[in-house]
Amino acid sequence: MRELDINFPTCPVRNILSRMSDKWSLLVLRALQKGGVMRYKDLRNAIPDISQKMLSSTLKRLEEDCLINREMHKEIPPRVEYSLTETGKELMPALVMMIEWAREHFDVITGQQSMP
Amino acid sequence: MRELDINFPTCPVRNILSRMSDKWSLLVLRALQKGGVMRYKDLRNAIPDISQKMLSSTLKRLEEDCLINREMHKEIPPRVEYSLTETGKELMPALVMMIEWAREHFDVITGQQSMP
DNA sequence: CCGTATCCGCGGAGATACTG
DNA sequence: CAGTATCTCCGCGGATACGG
Repeated sequence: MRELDINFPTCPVRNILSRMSDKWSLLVLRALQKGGVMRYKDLRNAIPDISQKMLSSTLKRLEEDCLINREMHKEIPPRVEYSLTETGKELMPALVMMIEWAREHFDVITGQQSMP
Repeated sequence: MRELDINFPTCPVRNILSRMSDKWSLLVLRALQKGGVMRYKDLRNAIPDISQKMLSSTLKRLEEDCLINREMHKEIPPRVEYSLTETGKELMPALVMMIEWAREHFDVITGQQSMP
């Protein structure tokens, strides 16, 4: 099927991959996998160098893409909890594989980088 | 080990992942997996909407990161052949898993997108 | 506590032209 | 054939301040 050829610009699979290719999505997903149900503040603590803006926009995007759940508790003070959806959980094995691969090979890759 | 915690900015694993997170790297790697040894022109044909500039810079980056081999034949006209390194090949199972995941779930994700 | 709003700089990325 | 060089645009992402 032509539309599912990943090398074509209109391919939905490719569009999804490009959506994961931002700076923070994978880190947020990984944090939620490790932490289970997490509040906004928990995520900020888990990823020390993410800004409020980028955390907000990343969460919003992931929610739109059905990768995470957002549950708003109307309390004072407000409490908002995030967690992986089933679709999100199903992505994790692939993500974990990539992390494992990076863990095994970073010495080769970064070693080459330090050469002039 | 603190330095290998993916949530810390200095984590080499994280740095590597961020390097894969550009627009074209994964597509080039996938093309090379399917095509084996490929010339520059082959890659342009395989990925119709990549520009010369981005193909060049992506190939250069991937070579620096030891993910692909570049073999230059000094002929007239010149012939340059690209292929995956062992490190690159070892990444492919994870990448293929992500593609399969996207193929299974794109209907859910993009379906949600079209809602107002 | 959980976010928006606004401003702004930098580099990713395209278009086009040129070279060994 | 296999690339550089140059110019330009655009939006990601950071910093900061403010709102429910």
